[in-house]
Amino acid sequence: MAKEKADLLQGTLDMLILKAVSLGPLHGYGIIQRIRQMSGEMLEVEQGSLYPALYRIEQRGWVSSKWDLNETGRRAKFYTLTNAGKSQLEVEEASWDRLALAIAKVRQAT
Amino acid sequence: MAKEKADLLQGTLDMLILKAVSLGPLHGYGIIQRIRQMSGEMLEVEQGSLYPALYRIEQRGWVSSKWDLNETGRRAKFYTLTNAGKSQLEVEEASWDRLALAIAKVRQAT
DNA sequence: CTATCATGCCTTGGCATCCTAGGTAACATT
DNA sequence: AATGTTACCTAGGATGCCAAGGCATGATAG
Repeated sequence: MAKEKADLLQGTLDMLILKAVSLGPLHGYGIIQRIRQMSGEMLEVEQGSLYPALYRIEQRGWVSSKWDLNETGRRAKFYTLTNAGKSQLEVEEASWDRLALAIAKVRQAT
Repeated sequence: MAKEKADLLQGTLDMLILKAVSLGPLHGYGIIQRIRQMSGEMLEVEQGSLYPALYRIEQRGWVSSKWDLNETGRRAKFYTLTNAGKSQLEVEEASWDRLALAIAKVRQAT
């Protein structure tokens, strides 16, 4: 199994969640799976990280939620990206780009 | 001046400090300047972040410190990267690379 | 000569965020 | 009948960053 333990940096989780939900409404458990799949199995979000983050993100109006049934007929809470959430995703992606660029510069420094 | 407020992500500061010190012994105030310069003025480390971080990093044996005089004859505490610190820098750079790659994959996902 | 700015050190307190470690429940599979 | 998977949630602790201060020295400006 040899799972690489890759703790997320604080601040990246929101972006990942918003990105996952931007591909279509999804429930919490599915978000974890989608992030794992999108990242090529590199990122493993813990439930204890996800659910508080979802609550926070919904409070901020970046997603809305609705109880519904999944394809197997089980109850699940589906999250949908709001317009504000879409904007926020862009903000966070831009912010990440800036940081990644800055770090890259530092890495090159001699 | 229009300084872009670019809060660091938690976890990146140690790497930046170790990298700055890897270019030669330096005192705290100088580390802030060197990081700013290396990053092309994009990263501004706060003193209230730096000094606790330096303390932490020294406790972990990644840098050693010595009071000395700078080129203008003023007392300053110079930090030097230890061998353990050099290893740690490599670890953190590798960790950053993995995360950056994973995030890039997520970004590409459709 | 005195006020202010830059250099240089530090601490306290708060806040945000993530993880560990649990708990609950329904359904599927063995 | 037991275990595993899906699915939700919470409490508590730890980490780590920042805001906002304080102190001291030396240089520069007025």
